[in-house]
Amino acid sequence: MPHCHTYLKKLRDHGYRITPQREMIVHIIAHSGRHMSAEEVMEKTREKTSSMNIATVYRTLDLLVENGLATRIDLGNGKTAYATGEHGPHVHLVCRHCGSVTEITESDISASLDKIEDIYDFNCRPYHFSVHGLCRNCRDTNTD
Amino acid sequence: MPHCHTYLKKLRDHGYRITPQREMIVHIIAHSGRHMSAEEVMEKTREKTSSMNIATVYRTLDLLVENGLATRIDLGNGKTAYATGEHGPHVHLVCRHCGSVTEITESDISASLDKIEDIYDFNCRPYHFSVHGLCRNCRDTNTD
DNA sequence: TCCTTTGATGCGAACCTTCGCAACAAGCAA
DNA sequence: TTGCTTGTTGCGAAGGTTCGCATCAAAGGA
Repeated sequence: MPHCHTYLKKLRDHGYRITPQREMIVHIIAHSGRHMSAEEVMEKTREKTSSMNIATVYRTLDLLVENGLATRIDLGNGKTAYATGEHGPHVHLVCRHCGSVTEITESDISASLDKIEDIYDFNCRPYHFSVHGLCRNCRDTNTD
Repeated sequence: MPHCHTYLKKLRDHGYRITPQREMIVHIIAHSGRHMSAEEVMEKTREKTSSMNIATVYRTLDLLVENGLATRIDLGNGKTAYATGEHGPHVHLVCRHCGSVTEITESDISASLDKIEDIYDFNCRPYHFSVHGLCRNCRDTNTD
């Protein structure tokens, strides 16, 4: 359930300016209900305006990530995807064969990261990283 | 303790050809005892020969990774580093402030990934991924 | 409302990595 | 040792992302 207004208000509360570009990008990704690449967001904006630059898309998406309003997902092969709505810690399971993304918030992972913090004194919260592997479908259909 | 010969033999056993370029790259990264970027490896080869191309460096490093002889580490900011000698599953703790890399092989993480495989039917072994956060030093010296 | 400040944008360049393809050469067999 | 097969290399181009900088405009104050 997207709340563009809420996202924008949070940005404003953090002292950032609300520009037409930011409004549009937040609207697009919040309503998509899925992971989008910067290029996909860019294409969506082209349907409405020519006043948008790919660098602005990247900067805005990064801004959302840094403020906890979105997450950045490393899809491998140098590709990156973004999605809103993730506030808690989470892990993305990225299939290296078909590229599918599964999001998990297992507390089991949380327990492991607790240990990382305890043992290595490394602060990784809120954590968000990708684990690359093979999803069930791809494991069944090939022996890569 | 680097064993270039062993690495090269494994490649040959896998059916890959041993070229001067591959020998040089394996020698450099195996003796470095640290994580190196492709560009760093490239610079090292320039000290000895001009017969090396950055694409070859990337391809060779990727080959080592795919054969379990080296690991690829996502340093964030689109940078990647490589290191030899990692055969078992492992996790890299990458400080998003100073870029330091700590390697862990905690069995605690392993237990968590067991659960991922059980619950989500997602095969992520041998696992190797990066967790970005703040190391102790950087946490102490700034409030980023 | 108008002005000022300073953060945001657009643009082009640069950076890191991957890819396609023709030329080259490692490894094997004769 | 010679020749053949085919994996590898070098090169240039392209893809995805970041960066620097001049210009623009959001937000707040007068």
